[in-house]
Amino acid sequence: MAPRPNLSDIARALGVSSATVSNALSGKGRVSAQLSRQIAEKAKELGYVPSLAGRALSTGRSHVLGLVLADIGHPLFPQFAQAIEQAATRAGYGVLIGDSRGDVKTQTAAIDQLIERGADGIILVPRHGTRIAEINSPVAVIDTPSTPGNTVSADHWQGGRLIGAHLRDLGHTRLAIIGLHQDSNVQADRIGGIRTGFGPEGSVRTLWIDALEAAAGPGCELGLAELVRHGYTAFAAVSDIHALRAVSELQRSGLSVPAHVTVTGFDDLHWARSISPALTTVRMDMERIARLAVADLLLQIEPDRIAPPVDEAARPQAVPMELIVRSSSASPHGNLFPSQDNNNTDPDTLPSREGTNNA
Amino acid sequence: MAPRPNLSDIARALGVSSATVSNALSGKGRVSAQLSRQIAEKAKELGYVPSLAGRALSTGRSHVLGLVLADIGHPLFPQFAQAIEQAATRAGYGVLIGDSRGDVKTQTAAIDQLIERGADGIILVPRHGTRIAEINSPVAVIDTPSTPGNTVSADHWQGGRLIGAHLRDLGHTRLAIIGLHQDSNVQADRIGGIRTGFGPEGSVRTLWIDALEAAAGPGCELGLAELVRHGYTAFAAVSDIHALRAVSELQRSGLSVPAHVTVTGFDDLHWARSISPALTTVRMDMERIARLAVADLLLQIEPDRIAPPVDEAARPQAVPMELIVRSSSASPHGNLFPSQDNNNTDPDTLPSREGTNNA
DNA sequence: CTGAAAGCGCTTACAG
DNA sequence: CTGAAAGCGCTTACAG
Repeated sequence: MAPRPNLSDIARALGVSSATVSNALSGKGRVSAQLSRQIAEKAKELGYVPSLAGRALSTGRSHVLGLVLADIGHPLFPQFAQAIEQAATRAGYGVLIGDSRGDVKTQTAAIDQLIERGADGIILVPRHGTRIAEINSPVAVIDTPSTPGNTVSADHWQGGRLIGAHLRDLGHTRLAIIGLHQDSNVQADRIGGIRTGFGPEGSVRTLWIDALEAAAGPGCELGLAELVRHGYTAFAAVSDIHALRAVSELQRSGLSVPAHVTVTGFDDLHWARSISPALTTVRMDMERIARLAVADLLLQIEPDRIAPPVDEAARPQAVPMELIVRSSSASPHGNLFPSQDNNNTDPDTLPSREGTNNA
Repeated sequence: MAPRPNLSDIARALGVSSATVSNALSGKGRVSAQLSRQIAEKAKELGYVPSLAGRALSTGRSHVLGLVLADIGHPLFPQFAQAIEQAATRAGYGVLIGDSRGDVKTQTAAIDQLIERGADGIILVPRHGTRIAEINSPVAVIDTPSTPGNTVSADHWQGGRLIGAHLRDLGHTRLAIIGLHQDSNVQADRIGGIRTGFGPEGSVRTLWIDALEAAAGPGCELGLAELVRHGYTAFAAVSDIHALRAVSELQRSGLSVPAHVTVTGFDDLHWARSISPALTTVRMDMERIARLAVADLLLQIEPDRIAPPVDEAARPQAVPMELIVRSSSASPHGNLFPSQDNNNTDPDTLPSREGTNNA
């Protein structure tokens, strides 16, 4: 009785049946208020904590969700994990992590493994170019709205529009977009958005890092200075990572950001504000996406759940992104931000601050 | 029988008892070889996958480990999670993630929650300044060797020595160390190591980012250019993140890295090689650390485990770190790396390549 | 409102 | 080498 009290211990101590204890504790209202109170007190007194294994065995539900990040090396992984963990905890679920080790083929295996471990459902953040395999268990997919089967995600296209419009509004007319993989839906949407936002007036071209590296080796030059010579004054990267690389390469070429050339990123990674110039970028509402993904999963798992954790009305598939203007972007040939301001990270004090565009 | 076959289904199909099926499948050798084979075949034929819930209930063991990163925002989190997940999977365990939301106080709560969820043990990567609470369940702590209760970790002190010695060998005599928190054991060890490695000859001072930011606001200047004016030619940051910030600030001041001043980092974060100049840094063997932590936990959980996954002999508490020399470090007043080489990320072609120092 | 009973799927002494 | 039985801790119809 010392190690870990169970239902029977409570029942015995109170001279009632364990069925009654179970009913009282689960709050199904089949027990008199007074007895319920007594049972709750005794449970607390004994330090009762229900055995998930017992419950899982009898209900067939583990109350555990599996989180599969196909690309666990993704810099946003910590934020994903944190947001999902929080949303799941709030709903009374634990989070088991799976890893497909960057390999698209093992993604299904990773999912199966989590299911075998008893996960009630899977949250999947697929790798670029992955088709979502048929899985015969509840799944919520976080990818991009244009992906078939996507459950909820940031509106990457709209995020791209914000960037494109921002650059156009600053007065840039020649824009180079820096992407990594051609087969990433997320990147395709971001790039499509950027082009749309920039408008048909300007001239836009796209660089693919993996193609360049396949030819010239990892870490190779992207040839940005050459583009500047051809009149490109703005560089929009599909990730802060690549924006950082672009800034590095431009600075090494003796070009100044944003005095000579503007660079923008995507995702607002942790360090995006602490480099100089601080990166203009776009951010997703990870908490909201996580909550929606978990809510969707719960709806599949327990369709009769009483109070859905999230408003049905507010259940969009595409969560708007937010533009964050920092000092890496400015008008061409006219530096809006004297170098003194480079470390100013408070967006509200920046001249060209734009609000969130919930298009 | 269609949804998911269980032991009894196999037993029934073969006309044997489920006890025998269980014994055969668990390979305890109490069953004739022939019957065992039949059972294994039938199990495969039926697509049998054991119910973890049933097993957990009868054995009192969930075969799940809890991973608690006090600081889930830590840039190394993905690597930690991936390495631990892999090591655990290899040992037949799943990984449940916990989050103390950056708050030291809730760390114990996060651990308790994982225990309640049935985790057999906890892998804890504590936040700076955390005392490890008494937890009455198996725990493996990954912090730094000098922390009481540390189970296994990188040898941060020795990693620091590699950096310090590297800078001294390049000929630097005035070194500024850039730290974040004064109360981080990991940082204290790294800094102690750097000082030791640099030797008593040079002059060394330490900057604390949080102190500076407390005074001048987040993202404030660190005043590095001023230090350069006072003869400091080398800056050793305790993290690549801070090294990046230092490089940014120095470049903005018109100083060139490494022509005018040398900067080093710590941890070899993903992008450390793709910025320019590529960052000289130090890396831990995360896979090894994860394997050792899991092995230690398993030893606590199941002391009679037959084959320990890791050699007893090779069970150090402090796993050596490896120096990675890239182009951000060079001799003072003598640029070993013409700017053309800045993007050369193959360490073997760099003049001052040092091998791993397993001191 | 309360309780006796069966069962979730497995493992583990204990017999034979 | 094999099996009958009990039990892990819970939940869930079903009676009363």
